[in-house]
Amino acid sequence: MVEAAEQVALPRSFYARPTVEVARDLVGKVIVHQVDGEELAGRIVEVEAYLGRGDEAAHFFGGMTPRTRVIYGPPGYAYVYFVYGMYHCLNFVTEPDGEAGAVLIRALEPVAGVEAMRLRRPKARRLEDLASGPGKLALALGVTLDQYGVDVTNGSLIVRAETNHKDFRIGVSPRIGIKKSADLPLRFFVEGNAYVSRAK
DNA sequence: AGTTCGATCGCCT
DNA sequence: GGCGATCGAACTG
Repeated sequence: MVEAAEQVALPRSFYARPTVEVARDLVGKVIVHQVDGEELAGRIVEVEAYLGRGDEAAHFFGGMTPRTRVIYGPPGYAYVYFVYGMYHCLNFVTEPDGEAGAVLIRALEPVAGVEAMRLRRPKARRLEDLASGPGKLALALGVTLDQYGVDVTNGSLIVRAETNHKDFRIGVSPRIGIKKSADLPLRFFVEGNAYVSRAK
């Protein structure tokens, strides 16, 4: 019998497309992580695209390194990195095998396992702050380097296709916290959503 | 081998 | 709005 999560996970073909398209289409989808016997889930309300060509802000600008090797492989896998000595950030690999590209997940609206997520984020007082940033959501979901390179079309960390929120507007803006290629409109978010890391 | 600095967060003023 | 925490990856020599 197939796991329920596998039946609804976005297929690899979803990720095997231009990064900007994948980024836009990920908004509104639901990430589900099975950890320590619990199901933690959140609706994606904010993402950023990082491109393979001409994007100086991307970690993989200038070529492959040991850290970024997964980005050059087949799509539909997790790219997780560690920053500022304390936070992890979750990305999904895009583009066909051999091409670089990734989408950074920047904010989630908690959907399931909220109490467990609160335990993982004791400093978050308000529900809106539980996963309203890339470092926060990785902590809340229990994503660490253990998830580096895992298949997100099949397994304990997946993206679910369906969502109850069908109607929403997608806002576009420059990406946050970067200095190079800073003007490119590669951030996509649910307009007016309280769980986004920044209003606009 | 040493140094720099980051796709962040939260606390301080 | 400013800054300190904290550490590995990547780059320099």
